[in-house]
Amino acid sequence: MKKFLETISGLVGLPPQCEAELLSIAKFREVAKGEIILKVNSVSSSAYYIEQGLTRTFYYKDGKDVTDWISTEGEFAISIISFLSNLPDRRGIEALEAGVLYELQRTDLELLYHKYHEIERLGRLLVSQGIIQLQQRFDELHFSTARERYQELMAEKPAFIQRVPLGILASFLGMSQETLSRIRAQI
Amino acid sequence: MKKFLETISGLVGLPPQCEAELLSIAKFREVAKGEIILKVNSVSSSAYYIEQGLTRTFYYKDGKDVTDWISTEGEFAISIISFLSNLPDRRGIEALEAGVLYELQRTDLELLYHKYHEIERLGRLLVSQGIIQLQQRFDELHFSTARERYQELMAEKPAFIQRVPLGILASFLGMSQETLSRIRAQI
DNA sequence: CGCCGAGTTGAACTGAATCAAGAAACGTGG
DNA sequence: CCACGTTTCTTGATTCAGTTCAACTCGGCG
Repeated sequence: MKKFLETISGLVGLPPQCEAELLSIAKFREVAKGEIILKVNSVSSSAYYIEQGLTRTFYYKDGKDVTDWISTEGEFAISIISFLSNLPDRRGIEALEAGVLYELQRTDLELLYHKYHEIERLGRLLVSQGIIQLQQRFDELHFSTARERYQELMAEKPAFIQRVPLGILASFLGMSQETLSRIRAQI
Repeated sequence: MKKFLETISGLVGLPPQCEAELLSIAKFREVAKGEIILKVNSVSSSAYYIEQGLTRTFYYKDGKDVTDWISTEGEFAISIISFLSNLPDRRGIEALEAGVLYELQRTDLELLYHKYHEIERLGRLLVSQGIIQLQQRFDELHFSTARERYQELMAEKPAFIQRVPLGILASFLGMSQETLSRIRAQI
């Protein structure tokens, strides 16, 4: 729970009662390597804060497994569209490593949004942070070559290169596994 | 101001006093075709609601003009990263048609976020809506062919095809102008 | 009338995907 | 702790979608 508190208090200072209520809705959850945290094509009713571990958001496009996002300690694993719109989405979430999560259910969170202005603000700031990250990833994927994308990742998230299997990393970077293998060989 | 009110009240009901204050910070602004609303590489201190008209967010990548986003009536024109983080960004905003905007300054908005819980909620919901749209655009650009992307646009935003110059549309769709011209010829 | 920006068309080129085989690493049970 | 099968990664050959470069057409408009 340590990291979770740090992440929150980095964004907004919460009065003790309010913080306590927020913590009380965060459900501790341990996951095994390979465990499916959210099933593909379902409605996601929770966001998952990663205290320890590594997850990927993925879906199937024409039968092929596509990795959409990778999250690690201090970040959220979330199926954005489904969680925010309460509709099913093709994205699922899988644990790439054994780990520890805190699950925040949308319904619980929404009660707190209404009850506490500060939590509403926290929500706004978290989504704002999310949109900035997504915009940055969008920029990279859109207008860089395969090699540039890999080098960018090396600079920004070197841990991923060690911890994420090649095929998944390649899909996350928007290239085939073979291409990533060749790029890696040249560097 | 009609559309602006509709957009807001579609997301959250505001008490009269609160709504009045929000409207009071929205600055009316007319723009000419080709007018630069936000300069490239500057800090964006405002979001622009488009009451009437068409805008693009763009930047220069290796000397080439890249169109990042296109917004029209009922939507916001915004340099997301700069507006939310208060830092300079390469993105600028240009009016593609003469139009009418409402400018919302970050500083004004932040005062209202603090003063009214409802406006904080409105902010959260607007960013949530934005992140969903960005995620959807991301999906399309990432894992579809050039033709699929064009067809998707025809289905989602047919007006763009009429109103946006070919070169800008091509860049928005992540392809060269020549490719878009050829795709268009085949359909 | 002739220039200029916007769009089209053609031909050559290229980055990356796909298809196909192996090599290495991994873990599970004997 | 080794052997075997499975998954992960590498390497090579071929193909293809889309880019680039270049020339040409079309429709205003000063």
